[in-house]
Amino acid sequence: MTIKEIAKLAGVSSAAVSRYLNGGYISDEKKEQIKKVIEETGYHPSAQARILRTKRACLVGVVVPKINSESISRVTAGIGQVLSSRGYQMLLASTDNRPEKEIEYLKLFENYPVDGIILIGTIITGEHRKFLKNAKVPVVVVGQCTKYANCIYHDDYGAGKAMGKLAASLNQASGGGHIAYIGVTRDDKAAGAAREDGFRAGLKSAGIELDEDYVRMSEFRTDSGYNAALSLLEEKDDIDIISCATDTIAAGVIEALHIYEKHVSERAKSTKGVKDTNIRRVTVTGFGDNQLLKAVSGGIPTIHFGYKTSGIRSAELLLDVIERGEKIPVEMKLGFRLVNERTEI
Amino acid sequence: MTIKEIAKLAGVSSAAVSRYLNGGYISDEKKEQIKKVIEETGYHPSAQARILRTKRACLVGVVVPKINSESISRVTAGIGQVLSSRGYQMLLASTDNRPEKEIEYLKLFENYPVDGIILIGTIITGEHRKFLKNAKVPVVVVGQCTKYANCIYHDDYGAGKAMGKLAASLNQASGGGHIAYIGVTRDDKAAGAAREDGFRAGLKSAGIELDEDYVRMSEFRTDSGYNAALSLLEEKDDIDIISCATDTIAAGVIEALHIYEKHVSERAKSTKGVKDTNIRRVTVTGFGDNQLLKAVSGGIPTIHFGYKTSGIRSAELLLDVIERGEKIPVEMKLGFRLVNERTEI
DNA sequence: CTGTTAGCGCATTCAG
DNA sequence: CTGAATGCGCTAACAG
Repeated sequence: MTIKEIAKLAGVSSAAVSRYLNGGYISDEKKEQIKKVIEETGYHPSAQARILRTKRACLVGVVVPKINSESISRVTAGIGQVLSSRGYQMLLASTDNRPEKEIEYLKLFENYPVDGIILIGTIITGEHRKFLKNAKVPVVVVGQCTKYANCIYHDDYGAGKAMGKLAASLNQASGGGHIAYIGVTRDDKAAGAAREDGFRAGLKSAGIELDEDYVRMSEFRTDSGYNAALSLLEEKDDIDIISCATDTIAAGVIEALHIYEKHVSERAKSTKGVKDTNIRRVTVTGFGDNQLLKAVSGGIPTIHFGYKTSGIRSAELLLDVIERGEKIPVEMKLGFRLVNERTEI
Repeated sequence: MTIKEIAKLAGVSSAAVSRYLNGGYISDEKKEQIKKVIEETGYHPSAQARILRTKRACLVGVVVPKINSESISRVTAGIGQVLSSRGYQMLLASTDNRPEKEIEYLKLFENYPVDGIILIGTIITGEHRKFLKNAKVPVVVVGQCTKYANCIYHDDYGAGKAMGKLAASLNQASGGGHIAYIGVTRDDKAAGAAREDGFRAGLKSAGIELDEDYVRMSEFRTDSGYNAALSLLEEKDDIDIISCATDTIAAGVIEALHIYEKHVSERAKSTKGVKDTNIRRVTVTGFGDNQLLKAVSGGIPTIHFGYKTSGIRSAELLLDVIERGEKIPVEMKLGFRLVNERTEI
């Protein structure tokens, strides 16, 4: 069903139908005829052809590393809020944490009818930079700092440092166990490198050096955090703090602690003479302020980032360049809040 | 940058470039020239124009109620897996649990370059049925049963019944408290009506009737589950089981229990004479088998649905009609597994 | 207010 | 093997 056929059926020109659809000048009489025909036929205009002409889709594409994440959903909620208030819609593409897929979807969006792209960044490779440098549609990057596009990111280093200081004070108060850290790949400059470096700096400011034997790497998944924690617990028996680069990882660590404690105390029972009161109380910390984790665990020390805010700002930034052709490059760094109140549980 | 300009620069016709791009007949000589020009200019063909011609995008749109959900991410993981193995890409649209937005995005996809649509269903309104009845692109619905499209759904009633039976046996073993249920809107036939009806049936098969005073409604959110649980706990002091329609809600209930117990035991301390040992041990159950919840809580009785499988099947179904024009309507019901092992914590 | 016309960028006949 | 010509469905001048 095309605009032409509608025009013929209604006895008008295709231009008249187009105007009817887009609110141009049309006599009430013809308006009626057209309306009737459209209803009868159940005609829907092809957005594609329209966009091919107008170059304007009122749509933005958002590339995200994964779907099942509270932080990411907070960002997209922010984006969605300003987009819909300004008459835009949002399409998401998820890459399963695979940088190649990121490029793939960026290219998809570049050649599809979207007016702009928001990339929730993880690892910025050379390919990414190349893409950003000559993208033919405006792009803003959230969560990572880059010179090649407008970007909004969080103070991961500062947050890491604050967490490091907190860990140090907790450690000193509890009296002398070891601090462990479970990080993510340093290729991720924000969640990987910056948080870890900040954490080390925070410790150092309290005179503590993070021992490499107490450091593990994890994927951005609970089960991976679980494994990292188990490896830590099996090798070391003097850990009193496990700081994790994300709350998702922290959840896995909590699980591992439960299981490990159970395991140890059972061995203690069977091997008479070993006192099972020997089990050390381990504090787990995270980043991200995950609400589900807080609800179930009662809350662990973590960092609250303004994810929704970064979503809002990124969408505003993007629309500024789409609609007003704003050309001045922007790098925006957002702060954080240390969360250390344990819900009364 | 268009195909024509490339053609001019390479000294060939636009058709030659098109053939180069799509693997048609081209002499090696011209191939080289074109390749060079394309690399120099960084030209990308417009997918839009191509699709306008070919009517084939190798893309499917997926409409989801929310982004931050383990069950939904499992479905989309399944979809993504078969799609990418068959050369398709996937675009997501999230509706924030708002049925109107669902229609909006369904229409968007209908007129955009996607070859098919998968709807992860919540509430099927008249508008939905109307859309499904005369959609001009194939649609499959996941998670809800409908006559108006191919659909794949889960045995929510059976799962509810199994959970009802479990609750009954738990209740009888613990000796006589009350069973409470926190559901979601019955407009959601699957997660709302079917689970609740099944639950009641399961209880009834053990001779127990669910008391309406012990039933609450919640949104699909942790904080809403928290509020529902609080209202329950404040009114009733003889609850020993709270069954929830989703694990997300269950997380909120767990939080509420922690807080309420704390609250009660403090009052007990200040009001001398009240014995705080009086606090009843409440079992919380859910649906969905959320892994983060399991890790942190040690696991609650819940239902594992084959979400990834339903994703896989739905994508296969969709591709069957897209590629082979399969016309026979399909309704597929998938089973479940009752999860009742508490991780050794 | 209205119809005619000329493309948007590309793929596909169809002669050469 | 190749290029010229045609049209996908729609909108934006333009002349009535």
